[in-house]
Amino acid sequence: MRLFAERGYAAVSMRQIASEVGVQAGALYNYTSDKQSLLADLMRSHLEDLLAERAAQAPGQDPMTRLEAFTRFHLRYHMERPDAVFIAYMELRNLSPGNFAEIEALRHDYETELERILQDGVAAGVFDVPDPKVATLAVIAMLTGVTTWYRETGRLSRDEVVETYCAMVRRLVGG
Amino acid sequence: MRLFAERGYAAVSMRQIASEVGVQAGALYNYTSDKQSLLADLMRSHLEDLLAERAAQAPGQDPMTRLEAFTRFHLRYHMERPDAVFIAYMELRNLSPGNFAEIEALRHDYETELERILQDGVAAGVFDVPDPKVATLAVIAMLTGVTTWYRETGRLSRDEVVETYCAMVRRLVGG
DNA sequence: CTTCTAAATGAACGCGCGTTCGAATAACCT
DNA sequence: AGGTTATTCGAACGCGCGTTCATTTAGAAG
Repeated sequence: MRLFAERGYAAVSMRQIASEVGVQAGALYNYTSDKQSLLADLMRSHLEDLLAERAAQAPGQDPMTRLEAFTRFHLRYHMERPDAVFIAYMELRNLSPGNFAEIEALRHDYETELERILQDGVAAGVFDVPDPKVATLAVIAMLTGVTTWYRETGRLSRDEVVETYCAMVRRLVGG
Repeated sequence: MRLFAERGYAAVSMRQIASEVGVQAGALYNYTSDKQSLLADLMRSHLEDLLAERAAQAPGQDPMTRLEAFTRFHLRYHMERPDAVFIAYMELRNLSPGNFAEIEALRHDYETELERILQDGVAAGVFDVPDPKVATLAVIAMLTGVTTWYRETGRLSRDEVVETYCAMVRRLVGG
């Protein structure tokens, strides 16, 4: 995962992976059928984990509470796994068609929750977004972008970053 | 550019590029010194073009007008060049250290304009963002994300998308 | 038609790739 | 200690990579 995140799937060889875990290249094939499955398995387990952890959260009542909970969850989860996140949306084009469809479906499931929150908020008159579908993608992109610059040793603590984004999302939906 | 955008720098061979332009691989070396320069040149010209076109825009007066102009410009420019945009921020890790520093500097120049707009708006009391630096990155990520889903044949026209994002950005900064 | 220059060819270079497989080794059970 | 199974090794496979270069081809100039 670290090698794929740092150098990209296509630029990492099975021999490099093997040497990183102190083994010869051939030995890897006792654990994976091929390089492609290695990538697909990483992505699948990342997204399944994301969905599972999200499902384990308290459901929440009104749309604004749910939106805040989703935002905080998303930020925390992504800030803690920069490598997995990076791979999950940079290496999509290196998936075989079958694997790609599967991964995309998982991602879509996740994004659907945010979309429903926004729709409910609009229906309840507490949100004011011109287009819930676009707003979903905009919020996801904005939040996920945190992984491109956030560093644990940086100016802001994780909690400060979370609160800053929360405030921006709150205003974005016109609450 | 198209091949790099579709398959990624590392996954595209000089022979594939050559065949795409109807030539043998060796002939490419009459036009580029090596594969790395091909990538760096693509990125550099993209970012220099971005900065040049932005500089050619009318300067604008109050922060909100400037922010709207920046937003519209950024969206239009990026929606029209999905391949160049994709490469410019997916292939950074495939640049040699020297090229990387150069490209990063250009990108930073561009983002600095938005940061200054936000700072001016906060100083003038017309914006209310908790952290202009974070807000800059958040807005850039949100806007650039449009390239991951926007298609010319999709539900919304380019102008509709631009207006939708504009409205969200306006609210995001608390205007 | 000849001359000069620019460009493309096609073969070659050494190298590293993903993957396979028999032989060697290690770990575990009785 | 011996036998069985699970792992690893290490060499090999064919292939495609980025790049170079002598040779051929094409175009323009006089």
